[in-house]
Amino acid sequence: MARGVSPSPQVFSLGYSFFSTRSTLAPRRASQYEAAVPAGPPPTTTTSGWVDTGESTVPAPPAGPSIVPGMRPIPRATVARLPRYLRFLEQRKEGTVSSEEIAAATGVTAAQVRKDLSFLGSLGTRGVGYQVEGLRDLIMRQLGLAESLPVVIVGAGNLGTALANYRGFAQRGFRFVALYDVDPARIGTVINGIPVRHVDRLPADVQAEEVAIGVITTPAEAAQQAADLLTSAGVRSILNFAPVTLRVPRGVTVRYVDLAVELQILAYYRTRPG
Amino acid sequence: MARGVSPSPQVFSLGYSFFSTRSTLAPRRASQYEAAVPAGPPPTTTTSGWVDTGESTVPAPPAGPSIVPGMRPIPRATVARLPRYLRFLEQRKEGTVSSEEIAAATGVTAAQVRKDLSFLGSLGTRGVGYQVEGLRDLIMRQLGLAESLPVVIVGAGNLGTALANYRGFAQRGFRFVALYDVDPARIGTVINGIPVRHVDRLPADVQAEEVAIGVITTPAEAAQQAADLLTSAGVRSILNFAPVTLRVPRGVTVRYVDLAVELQILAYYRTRPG
DNA sequence: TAGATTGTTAATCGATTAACAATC
DNA sequence: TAGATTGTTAATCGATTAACAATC
Repeated sequence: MARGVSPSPQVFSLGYSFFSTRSTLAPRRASQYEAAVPAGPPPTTTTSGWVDTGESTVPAPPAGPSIVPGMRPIPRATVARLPRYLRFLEQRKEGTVSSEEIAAATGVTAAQVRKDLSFLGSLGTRGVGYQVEGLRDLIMRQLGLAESLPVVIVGAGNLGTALANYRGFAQRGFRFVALYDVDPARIGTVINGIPVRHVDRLPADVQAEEVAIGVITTPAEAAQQAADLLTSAGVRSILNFAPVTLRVPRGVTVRYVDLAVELQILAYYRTRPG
Repeated sequence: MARGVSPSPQVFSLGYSFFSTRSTLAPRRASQYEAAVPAGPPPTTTTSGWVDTGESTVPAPPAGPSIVPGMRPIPRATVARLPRYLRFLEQRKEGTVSSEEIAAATGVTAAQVRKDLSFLGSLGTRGVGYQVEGLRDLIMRQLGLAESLPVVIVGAGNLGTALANYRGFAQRGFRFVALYDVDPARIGTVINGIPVRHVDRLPADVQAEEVAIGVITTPAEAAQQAADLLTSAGVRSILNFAPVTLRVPRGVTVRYVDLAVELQILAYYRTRPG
């Protein structure tokens, strides 16, 4: 299944250069990106990690997916904790939990939990706690996980393969549509039921499957091209594992996971706990 | 090389139960962890992601490694950005950079960069900028990356293997000592020059190599055991990829990378950019 | 000197914490 | 009613931003 299409044998030199987003850095004295790069994708470079910035200031996206409207905005810090509450609630399956329990299980304070949940409109009962199922469903809806979201992975190397093999994504709201690569040896193979295809096929697949999120697991040199490919195909959310900062159009959200960065942060606290 | 030692064929039932840190959650109405779990590793559960908490409030660690003493404390948010500045500086290799350039390349504001760097004691020259090499060395020293830090990986599955194969860790300050597993089929193999050993060997290796950081890439069910094993062997910094919150003794720092959590956060911002 | 860019200050913003009234 | 636990408020803390004097 999914036999390769026009396997151009370059390392990762995609032909998608109608956006000539250079991965080189800003001209030396440009006081602002916006001024320096007039055409092409405005370089809304978003970041992640500690102080997130994991999103971009932007006009509303083309079509707002199935999300309860008219909600109070949820603080970024809260959004980042909701998935962890969700993870706990999915273990519990049913019954009632207190903020104290959720806190204990997720490593935050009970006050924090109550505060966070209050942004959802809150579903607790004083003296009793929160109903597990109701709360779980509410968080899932808030996160936009009502139905399974289609995800593509660009880069079918070690890491991409590891992700594709990871069980449990389905249960947590995601579905891998395909992996993409340029290596003819990889194209046409199937990993954990997920086809590996040539990157040329990505735009069509993204359209057809309405892919919401792209994961980049290419080598660093190819990551910007992968991002260009994804964004020009219409993907507005990117999880990037390559150790480079991406330039993406406004309205596209990028989160970064850089293993060496994580280790370096740990290295710092190794010497100064607290 | 590294032939397996007493390969007990259980899935991941390590014998390290002298800390009987249950991975089950806190007793229902314990108002504080500290009160609820009197003996064993006090469950300083630390978190990561957005609002980090990627460290623990704790008395000084046994022996402070080679770090410049008497420094002003660096804010958490700044610590999390320093590795990204470092990544950029390593590309540049030499010359001079302005805060504006660093900002452009890393996706933060120039004011932020200057503020962050001022915590290091600052090395800039007004009207000129920062000297690349000096700044890079300063950040590396601050992060405690003077010499290569030894790291172990617990769990030689897809993800552990992918990390072991990842080139570039050496250049960024780390050295993988070994991977550990309980699967006899894996033990004794070598991945990218790194031996896969039975977990029984971990404590001795940690002592011998003075391992600073442990990475957990086991299945969720085994992660708490892996953490217990690491902490009782003396490891005080853990990077956990398993989708569970770990209980660790005070003084141990844990950072979490949960792929589904990252995707879920992206799912939220997909609908509400900005 | 004129232009550039740092380092720092003060103002603002957002997140966390503690406390407690509301209420089951 | 008594005990438990939420939801919310107010106080505190920490991070970001903007502006600009210092100075190369």
